[in-house]
Amino acid sequence: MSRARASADVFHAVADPTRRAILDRLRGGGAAVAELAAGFDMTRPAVSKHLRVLRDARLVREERDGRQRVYRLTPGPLRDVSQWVESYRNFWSANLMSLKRHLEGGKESPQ
Amino acid sequence: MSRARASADVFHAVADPTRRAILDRLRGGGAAVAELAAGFDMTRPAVSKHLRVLRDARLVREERDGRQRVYRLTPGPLRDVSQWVESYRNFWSANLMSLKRHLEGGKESPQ
DNA sequence: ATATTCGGTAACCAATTGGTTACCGGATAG
DNA sequence: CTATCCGGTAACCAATTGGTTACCGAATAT
Repeated sequence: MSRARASADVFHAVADPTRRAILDRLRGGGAAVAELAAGFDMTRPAVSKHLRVLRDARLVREERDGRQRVYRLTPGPLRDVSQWVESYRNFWSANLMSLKRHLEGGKESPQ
Repeated sequence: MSRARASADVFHAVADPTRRAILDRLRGGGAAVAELAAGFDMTRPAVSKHLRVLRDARLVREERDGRQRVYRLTPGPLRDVSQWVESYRNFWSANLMSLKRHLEGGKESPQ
């Protein structure tokens, strides 16, 4: 494996459902760690580790406020995911057209 | 962890750079396993396992042809990724506006 | 000054990942 | 029929993941 800082990879960061849930949660505004841990029924260190992965991927920013640390969404890097996935959009349509042809009696085998 | 068939999760399938490279390769048309293995300088079983993950996520379809097995792109499930990531698009713009305000002397801290 | 609270880090653990080599079955070629 | 080729599966391995409990420092509260 390459292992050249995989944790900084936004695709890797977003692959975990818990981390996606954290991001979704943060859309509603910043949150402290304990708050997140309570909401996801996980221990604080577990959340803390997920937050580190998200921070390494720059999907989240830490804001110190006294002894609290509020995490906020910084979704910029998701643009990379968007660009990659959108480059397949043509193929979706191609596939749909293929399906259409198929239903009309053609021979292309659709997905 | 949930572990309810994680390999069928398209986010998980797409998280690995090698698997993304395989998908990208398959945009140029179907390919046999040995061909892919050669292109990525990996052994055949390694590619075979990646292909299984991609097949479980329905991102790829296997087409038997004699003793060859040609793999073809079926990118439909990427729509799920697209939908999820696009639901953050507003936040990108919000972030850009925040940056604009900042450059104009405001106080919002941009990403 | 002391006790409490927030949250990161260390140490540990079981499960998963991503790769390897070895083997095996099915299809084609001789 | 036999040899060969394609490719999946099994067995194994080291590294990574995702969680835990234990501990620690910094900030607040009493």
